[in-house]
This record gives sequence, C-alpha cells and structure tokens, in this order.
Amino acid sequence: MGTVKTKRMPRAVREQQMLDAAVRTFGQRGYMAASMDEIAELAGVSKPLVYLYLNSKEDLFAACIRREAGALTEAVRAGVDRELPADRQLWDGLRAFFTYTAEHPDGWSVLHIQARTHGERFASEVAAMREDIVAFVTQLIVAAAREAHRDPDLGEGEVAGLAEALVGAAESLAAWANATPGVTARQAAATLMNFAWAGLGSLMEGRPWSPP
Amino acid sequence: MGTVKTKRMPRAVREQQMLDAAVRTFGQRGYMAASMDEIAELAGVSKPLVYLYLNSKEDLFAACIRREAGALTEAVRAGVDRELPADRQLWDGLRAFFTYTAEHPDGWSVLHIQARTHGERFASEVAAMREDIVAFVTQLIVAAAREAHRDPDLGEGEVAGLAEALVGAAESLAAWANATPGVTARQAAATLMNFAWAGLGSLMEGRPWSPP
Amino acid sequence: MGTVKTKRMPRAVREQQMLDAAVRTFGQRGYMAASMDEIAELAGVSKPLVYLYLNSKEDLFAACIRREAGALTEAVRAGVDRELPADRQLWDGLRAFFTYTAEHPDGWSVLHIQARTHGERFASEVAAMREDIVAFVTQLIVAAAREAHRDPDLGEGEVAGLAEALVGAAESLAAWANATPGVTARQAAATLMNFAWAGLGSLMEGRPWSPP
Amino acid sequence: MGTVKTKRMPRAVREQQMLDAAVRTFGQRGYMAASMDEIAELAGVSKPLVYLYLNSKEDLFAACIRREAGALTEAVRAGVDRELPADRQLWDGLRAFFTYTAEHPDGWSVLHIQARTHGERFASEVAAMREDIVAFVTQLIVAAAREAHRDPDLGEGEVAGLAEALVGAAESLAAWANATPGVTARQAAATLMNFAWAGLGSLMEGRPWSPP
DNA sequence: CATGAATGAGTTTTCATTCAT
DNA sequence: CATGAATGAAAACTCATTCAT
Repeated sequence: MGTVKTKRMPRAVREQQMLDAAVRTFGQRGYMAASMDEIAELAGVSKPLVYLYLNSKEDLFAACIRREAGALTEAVRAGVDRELPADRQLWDGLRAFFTYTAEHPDGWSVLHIQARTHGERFASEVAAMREDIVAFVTQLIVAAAREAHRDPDLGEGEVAGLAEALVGAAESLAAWANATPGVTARQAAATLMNFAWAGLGSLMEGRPWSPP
Repeated sequence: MGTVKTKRMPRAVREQQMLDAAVRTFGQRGYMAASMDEIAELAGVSKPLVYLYLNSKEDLFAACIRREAGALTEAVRAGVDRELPADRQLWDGLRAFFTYTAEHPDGWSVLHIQARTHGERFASEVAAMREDIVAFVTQLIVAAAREAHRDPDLGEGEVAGLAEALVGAAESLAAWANATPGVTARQAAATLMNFAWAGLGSLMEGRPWSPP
Repeated sequence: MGTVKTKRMPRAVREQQMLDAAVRTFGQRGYMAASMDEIAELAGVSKPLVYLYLNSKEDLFAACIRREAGALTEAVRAGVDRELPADRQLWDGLRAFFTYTAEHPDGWSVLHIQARTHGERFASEVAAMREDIVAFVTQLIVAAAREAHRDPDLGEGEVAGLAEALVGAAESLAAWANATPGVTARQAAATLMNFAWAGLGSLMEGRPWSPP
Repeated sequence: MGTVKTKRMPRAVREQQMLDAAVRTFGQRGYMAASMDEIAELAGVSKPLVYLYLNSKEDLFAACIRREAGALTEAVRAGVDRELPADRQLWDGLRAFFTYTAEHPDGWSVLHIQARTHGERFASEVAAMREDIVAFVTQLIVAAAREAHRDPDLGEGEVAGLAEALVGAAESLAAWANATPGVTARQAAATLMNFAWAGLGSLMEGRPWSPP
C-alpha cells in the first residue's frame, strides 16, 4: 500500500507523498512513537530528503496538522449550503464531518488526539480550527431559535456550553463510528441530530431540566 | 515535590508511591515521553526497584490504567443511589464524574488520552471500563422510559448510540471543563443534563428529528 | 594502549579514564572530528556511560580543558621557587612548561589549538589560564628590572606586549620542540632564555631598536 | 553579502569566487564545521559546480591553503627589498606580515590554525611555506652577524632555534594583534623588533644567558 | 532488600557526494 | 554547462533495561 517508489519527481509531489506517509504513521503510532525512518520508508524516499523538504519532525507534524485541518474544514464547508434552514445545515455538516473522519481516520487521529497532546504549538493550531467549528454551530443554534420565532432564554455562556457539548459529542461519535463496524456516517449523524435537535427544541420551548 | 524518601516501607506502600508518580508523569508527559528515570526519581526510589515491583514500562502503565479506571468507576458508583429516579441517578453520576476528572486530571488524561493511543492492550482495558459506564447509562435511559410509561420507539442500536453520544459528550465536556477556568463540575453536569435529558424526553414523546 | 576494560569501577575512576580518552582523541583529531563513539571505545566504556557522567560533547570538552589547564598551571607552579632571582624563576618555569607540553602533547593541543577555535565558552577558559601566565611573566620582567637597579623606560603597554611575545614564543617553541625529534625541553628553554633575556637586558640598558 | 549571482563567467573567475567563499567559511567555522552547502551558497553557485571544479572538500581546502600560502608569501616578499640592511629587511617583512594577517584574518586562520589540525596532507603544505620563511629569517640573522663583523658563536641548530622562536613569536603576535583592538601592524612589528633585535644583538656581542 | 554501574538498540539530525535532466 | 533531486553513512544523544555488590 506504500507509495510506489518512482525516481525524480517534482518537489511538490514528493512533499505530498511525505505528508501522506507522515499522517498515516503519526495517526497510527502517535507522534512520539512514529519514527522518521518509518515515515521515510513509507513515503518511498530516504530520510535526508524528508529533512530537506520538511525540516524536522516537529515541522513535519505541524505541516500534517495544517493540511489535515484545512482538508477537514473544507470538506465540512463544501457539504453545507448556507442558504438552507439551520437544521438542514447541521445535518449536512454532520454528515460531511462523519464521512470525512470515516474516510481519513489517520488524519482525524492526528487532529483529534495527537495534536492535542504534544505541545502548545500543535494544540493551538487545532484549537483554532475547532473554534471555527464551534462558532459555526453556535450560529446555527441562534438561527434555529430565530427560525422558530422563539427568544431562547439562554445566556451566551449557555449557548457556548451547548455548542461545545454538541461538537464534543460529534468528536466522540466519530471515534465510536470508526471503531464500530457497520455504523455509517449517516447513522452517526442521525443519532446525534436526534439527540441534539430534540434537546435544543425542548430547551427553546422553555422546558429545561433543572437540578434537584 | 516528589514523595519524601523514607527507607524500608512495606511493598504495597512503595507500589502506590510508584503508581502515583507514574500516573502523574504519564498524564503530563504522555506515555512515550515519560521516562522511567523521571518516574523513579519522582517516586523517590531507585530505578531497579521500579522494575522489581512493576516489571516493565508497559506493565507499569497497565497498572496505572487499572488503578485509575477502578478509582473512577468507584467514584461514580459511590456517587449514585440506585434507588432514586433515573434522572436523579444520571445527574448524580455526572456530578461525580466531573468532580473526579477535575480532581485527578493526570489520571483522567491517562485513561482518556494516553491509554487509547498506545496499543490494543491498553485501549481494551479502558474500553472495558467505558462499556460498563455506557451499559449503566443505557439502563438509565430504559428506566427513564419505563418511569414515563412510554414505550420508546427506539431499537437497541439506537439506544446504544444515544448512550454512546451521552458518554462521549461527557468526556468532551470533562476536557473542556478542565481547560476552562471557572467552570465547575456542577455547571458541566447541568449543561449536559439540560442538553441530554430534554432531548431524551422529546424522543420518548415521539418527536424525533428525521432526516430530509 | 587503550585503557584495559575492567568492569564496575567507582565513578571517579571511570571519569578520569574518560577524560584521558577524550583528551587524547580531541588532541589528535580535533574537537569536531573527534567522535563520542571513538572516545567511549578508547575509554573502554559504552557511550551512554560517557553521557551519564559528562553530559554532552561540549561538557566533556570543557572538562578536558579544565583538567588540562589545571595540570599545566600546577606543573609550572611546582617548578618555580618564588624566592629565587627572576631569571632563575623564568628559566625554571620555562623548563617545567616545555617538559609538561612534551609529556602531554594531546593535552597541550587541546589547550593551545582546539580550545581556541571552538567557541567563546572554551576560548575564555583557556584565556583565563593564559592571562595568569602572562601576568606571572610580567611580574618577572618588572622584578628583573628592579634587581638590575634599572628604571625600565617601558610603559605598561610595552611590558604587556613583551610578555605576550615571550609567552607566544614559548607556545610556538613548544609545538616546534614536539615536532622536532631530538629537541629537549632543556634546549627549548635555553633557546628562548637566550633570545629573551638578552633582549630584555638590552632594552633595560636603554638600547631599544627603533624603526627607521 | 555573497558574491552576486551572475551567469556564465569564465571558469577561472568562478573558481576564485569559490575559493573566496571557502576561505571565508573555513576561516570562520573551521574545516569540519564548514559545510559545502554554505560555501556553495556564499559563492553563489550550485553545489555540483563546486564539485565539478574543485573535486572534493579536501581538494577545495587544499586549494585554499595553496592560494593563501602563496598570497602571504608574496605579500611578505613584495614588502622587502633584499638590498637593504638586514634589520631593515626584517622590519619591513614583519610589517608586511602583520599587515597581511590583519587584512586577511580568514586566510590567516586557515593557514595558522585550520591547516595544522586536519591531517598531514594539509599540515605539510603549510609547513613548507613556513620553512621558506624560517629560512629567510635565518639568512637575515646570519647577514646581521656579518654586517656587524661578528663571528656569531652560534651553531646552526641554535640559529635555527632562534629563527623558529622569532617566527613563532610573530605568529603569536599576529593572533594577539588581531584579537586586541587598537594594536596596529606597525606596533606589533615594533614590539617584536625591540624584543628580537636587541636579543640578537646581545647574543652576537657574546653575552648569552647561560643556565645555572 | 536496595542500588550504583553499565549498556544495546534506537532516536533525530546532518553532511559530503552523485546523478538525471 | 548547470542544477534540482536524491542518498549512504555517520554524528550526537536517549532510553528501557539489567547486573554485581
């Protein structure tokens, strides 16, 4: 499955091959356990070439994160039509998200797990992407309230907590769906929509659960 | 800051000191980056003693996982009274969970992050614990339906998905609460109850969201 | 000729063996070309032990410099009786110096050549030692003038330049004597005394050479 | 700061640019620490071209030594008029020498330090140059004796030692003068003439210092 | 029981050097 | 001629692990 070893390719192509190999290795082994030797071999090049193009293990990892974060963001963005109703947007976004994470489990692992556990430099790059997504979901919640002609009795902090919980639930479900054979992206999205949209609806109708 | 160095303690005590040091180190540095040197020093013992008692880095890590998983499970179990109504049980369990993760961030990091990224052996040990918890939540959902005299139109798979989503959301919120100053365990639990219980209620009243 | 490989020695002894090996290797190959592998092998230990005791190549080199500078200084000091007349002191000091450099060519190379060409950190350590020696020689020149009941028409700067030239000449002669078979320490010292003492005498008698 | 990159220059010119870059790099970084990459970049050419013209790092270094040794020799030769009295010749030669070393510190470093510490091949090339100079100084000493109508009671070995000491002192003073701001070539030369010529004079007048 | 002494195997990284175009 | 693409070999350094005392 490793990239076929061909000689003398343009730099841009080789760089992508290296990033492919790196994402796969980092995703499966983890940042620390991944060795530059393994990455180079999987990419079908010698180690010095990896260093020539990507500088260091850290830089290589950062490049992986940037590429994968961009790709995931782009996939979700492309799946959503901002003209449609809020629930439809959320549904489409979730499907795009679960589809992408299912098709790129290593990239998702790099973003979700590896990047968060190996230094501020990496964590902050992912945090930025995540904030984009949380902001998007927050907008949808507010839009949903408006569409339902409700004035949600929710403070800003509460909406943020909800968006955070929704995104967190999505992240967890992605891991679960990846690990559970037979669970499709569509099913994962439906489960979450059921759970979340109904809950939001109830909240907006003024029936929150309150602690005893 | 390490345990004070005292001579000749019973083996069980020494082992706990070692596990304390190991959990702290694994939690903060990650499994790969943690060095046996650092752990031994933090525990106030010599390295060979660590090997004598715990065998290897792998075994030491496994011991950490077992201890921490047990402690977390126990904390949640102790916080819940199985005689109370389902929503109260969930509320109490969530509070116990968020309290524990806030007070033992390194242990939680070991379970939630480290154990899942370093080989099947560790992942499966945590998965077992997690399944216990998901099973507990599943029971609560079913119990809630029964209490409400509803026949939930939910298949087993759907309930499982919901429980999974709930647990996943809790895990995400734990990380979020730990990282966000000013968010208490109680607040995290309230946010999630609001989100989840209302959603479950709507579902049971037969108003699920359905895909377009 | 390498140190015989014996097992389990006290740290202090091993450290000296390592320094011996390092001085020899640095002296013969130069700082950059010397490899830690070679040093460890010559010392009869494994590389990790070298790092355990001496930390890094830089620290190891610095330790060599410190040890060798101390030994050279001590050898010269031990060879001189500060109660004797100035010329006798200079003669004795030079003999001790040439003897030492002849017997420890690698140590001398480390101090004279290697330390000066690999970063301020090392250069300054040798510079400190050299300044000690230049100061000593300066004292002797002044003492010589006093003994001769002369008031040397020499400014401080000029005396410094002379001391510098004398020390420089000694350093060069050391290399020359080491490289020229059949030149003894005594001969090297005699050549320099002839050259220097007579010159100083002339200067003090007020017969300097003056530029055209 | 590197040579401006221009296309299609005659080989001889390109070679000089490469040697300029190499001398500078070797002089400042040292032989081992200098990288062919840096040299090629500083010369404004691609690495393969350096190899095409100069063959290898060793050959490149040797070419530097040859060029710099020739230039230094030539500078001294050009500064001296062989018709003038011996002391004047020495004075002029020293001034030329100190001037050259001050103006070409990297070249001087290559000759004085680098070449001597990286293998017999390079050392011997510098040694040859140095012997030329020592021979020249030896001639001057003999000529000085003749001019003074003295029959120096000095054996050949002694004269050689004196010349060696003088040259060595000059080399040391060159380093000292380069490192000490405010010391001009003229001052360095004056210091050494004072020291040396007076000493020689005394010797020839039959007042050598003799060991106790 | 406890530890100072020791290492094999691996890590990231760099460098002189060569082709194919 | 000139260069972008590529690498074999080795460097400094680290770490989990084990004896001998």
